Amino acid sequence: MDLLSGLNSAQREAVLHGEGPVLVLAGAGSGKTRVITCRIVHLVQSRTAFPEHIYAVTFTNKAAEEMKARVQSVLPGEGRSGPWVSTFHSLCVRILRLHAGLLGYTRDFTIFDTDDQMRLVKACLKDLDMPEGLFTPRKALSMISLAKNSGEERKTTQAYSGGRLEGEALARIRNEYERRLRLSNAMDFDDLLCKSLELLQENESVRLSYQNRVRQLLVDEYQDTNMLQHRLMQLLVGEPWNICAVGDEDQSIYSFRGARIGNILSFEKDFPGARILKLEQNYRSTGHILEAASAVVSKNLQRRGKVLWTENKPGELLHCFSCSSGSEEAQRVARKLTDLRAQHPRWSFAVLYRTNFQSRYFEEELRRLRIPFRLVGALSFYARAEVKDLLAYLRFLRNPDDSLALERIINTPSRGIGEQTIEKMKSHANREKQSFWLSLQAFAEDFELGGRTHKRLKEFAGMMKGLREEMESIPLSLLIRRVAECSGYRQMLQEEKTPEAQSRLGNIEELAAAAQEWEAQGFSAAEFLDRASLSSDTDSFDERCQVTLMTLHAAKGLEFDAVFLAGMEEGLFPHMQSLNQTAMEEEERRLCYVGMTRARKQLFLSWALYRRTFSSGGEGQEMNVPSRFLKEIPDHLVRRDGRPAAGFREQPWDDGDSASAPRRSAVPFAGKTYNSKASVAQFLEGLAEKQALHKAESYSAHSARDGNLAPGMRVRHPQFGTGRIVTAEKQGEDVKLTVQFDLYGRKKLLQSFSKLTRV
DNA sequence: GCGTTTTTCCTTTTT
DNA sequence: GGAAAAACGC
Repeated sequence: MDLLSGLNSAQREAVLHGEGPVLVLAGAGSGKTRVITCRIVHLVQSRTAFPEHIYAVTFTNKAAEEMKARVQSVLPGEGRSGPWVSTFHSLCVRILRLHAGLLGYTRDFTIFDTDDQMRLVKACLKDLDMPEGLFTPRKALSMISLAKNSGEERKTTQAYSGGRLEGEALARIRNEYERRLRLSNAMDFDDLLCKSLELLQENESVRLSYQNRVRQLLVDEYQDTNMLQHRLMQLLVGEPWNICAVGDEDQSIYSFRGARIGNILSFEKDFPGARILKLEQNYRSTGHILEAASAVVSKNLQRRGKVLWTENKPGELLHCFSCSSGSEEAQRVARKLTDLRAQHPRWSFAVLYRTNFQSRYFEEELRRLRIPFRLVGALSFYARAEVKDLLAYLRFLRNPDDSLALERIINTPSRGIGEQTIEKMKSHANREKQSFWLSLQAFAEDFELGGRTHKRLKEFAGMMKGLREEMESIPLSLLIRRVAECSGYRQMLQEEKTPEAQSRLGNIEELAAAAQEWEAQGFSAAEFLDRASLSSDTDSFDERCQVTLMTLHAAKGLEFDAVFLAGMEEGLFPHMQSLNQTAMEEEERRLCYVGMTRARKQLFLSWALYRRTFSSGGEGQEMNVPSRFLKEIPDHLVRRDGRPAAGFREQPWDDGDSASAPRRSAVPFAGKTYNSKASVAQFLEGLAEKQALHKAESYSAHSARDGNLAPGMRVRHPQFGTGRIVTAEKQGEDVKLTVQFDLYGRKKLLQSFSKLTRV
């Protein structure tokens, strides 16, 4: 059979495994996605199961999309009724929308994102008169989330380790939080799992109907499942437990989110009779890289233990270098990247780091050297303020009980309904135990408010009611445009004649266009909104860019020809917060293993003697110690060099007169003199940019009116630099341009707004 | 009620 | 150093 021909014997066994539970321990780069997709195809082709009885679950949208595409390419024509492939969360949403009534929600319930959760917790803390500083909203939220994700009941939240008082307080906060969620007809991310579980646990007929449908279940990245997901899988598949779990305990890096490595370590306990298979042949990395990564992770105790091997060549040695500072690290990495890019024009590269803030130097340096790069983790499309505002309007229209959405939009754009009025209505709603929208209507109808405010409330309520009537009969894309129009949002942005406002208008148009496209594919408006709520930055990962910057967490599941692991210092990686607990240290080590095994051909490790961090921002910065993980790599695998210039010390930020003495700490490096004061360079750059913007503005008036921009032309944009026009299509009176910028990637711009000039 | 200045946080990782 | 909240002044 063609399907099995390219597989090794372990992979083949996993694909062909018959009835009953199987756990596939798949080492990094051992072809696990291939196994899952092949197994799905095999189940269909061998008539073991009908396509509609096969369910595959992953963690990220991206992984789900990829798998869907792969399955569909082999099983064409299965289309809609084919195997169900999705993330845990979308599967839950699907189940919950169908049975919302059984749980006391309507099918239009809203999904609260992290932002909404934070605001809700803040409101709870405020109204509960919590003792000052007992819990920060952040802390409270993470405790609640952790409790929910480990399957604790509300009462037992008191068992919180921080002491009785805190435990009780936390239980109260959680109660209030849950009450308000329910009042808003809303669920947070954790609820999607909790409530699905509740539904299946307590409702036998629903459970049986799913167990009847889910005849074959495949779960990817099993090491990242938490208690709820684990139980959910048990309930969904039922006996005889036709579950195929694929994972790698050495890549479990999400325990902070409630993931339990135990789910994979004791799989046989929960799925008796489980067969355990190991995929130990690595197809990705060179021998040296694999040996180094294995050596590091072998220091962990919490593992089943695999021995990875490869037929690949040993390849080059790993390269470890030390730098004097974070900025020097970025310079050296960027320089190395330039060389490598020249040598291997088709390679892909990644710079990986522990925390997001480390990205800054790399961004600056790559931009300076004109190396195009992609930054994963930057503000995603759906996180932009204007997009969130518009989505809040839609959320509210769909679910009028969504008080947070209402609060967000009631005075956006500003329509003279101020804090005072909002507070009054909110406390009224609280008193009456009703939704914000109901009390707003009450106020708009017959309350003794000042005449002006009263009128504005009435106008607002009237507008929203009008839109609610309209929404039934028009497509979502049109509704988005209508909302932007009626709410005054478009007008607000149009009056603000800044480039940002124009790009915001563009984003709104893009949102409408996305909705249009989505509907054209036959999906419903509700599905579009769910997708928007469940989407994240890492999903939009773009393979076209040659260099990628991202955190180690974001890199899981990806691979690159050459990888730079930056910031290999004690306290940063492993992170300070994990230093006193072995379990956490082991997780950091796994993270290191994940990072190292992303590399196909070359691996670079770097660390900096001094680094500006928040905690050591003031005086008395201490010298960094190289990460313990570096020492765990056997000496014969690595070339170590690059002693930093002795005595050099990076200045902390806030030591006063930086502008007056900018050249004081210039250091010679690589034959050139660099100024360690990045801020000065930044200031000058900013100045230059502003001037350029000014200039561009003055002559863009002509170029735009000339209307002579066509695909293929080189153009310059005040913010995005130079690029080439890919497409130009008429859009009303305007022309919509797609431009591939050299440094910023592909952007869509309206000609009349974009200050483009020909080069 | 709105725009500006001042202060406060931040830096672990995210579906 | 920068973003976001809070405080302040009109």
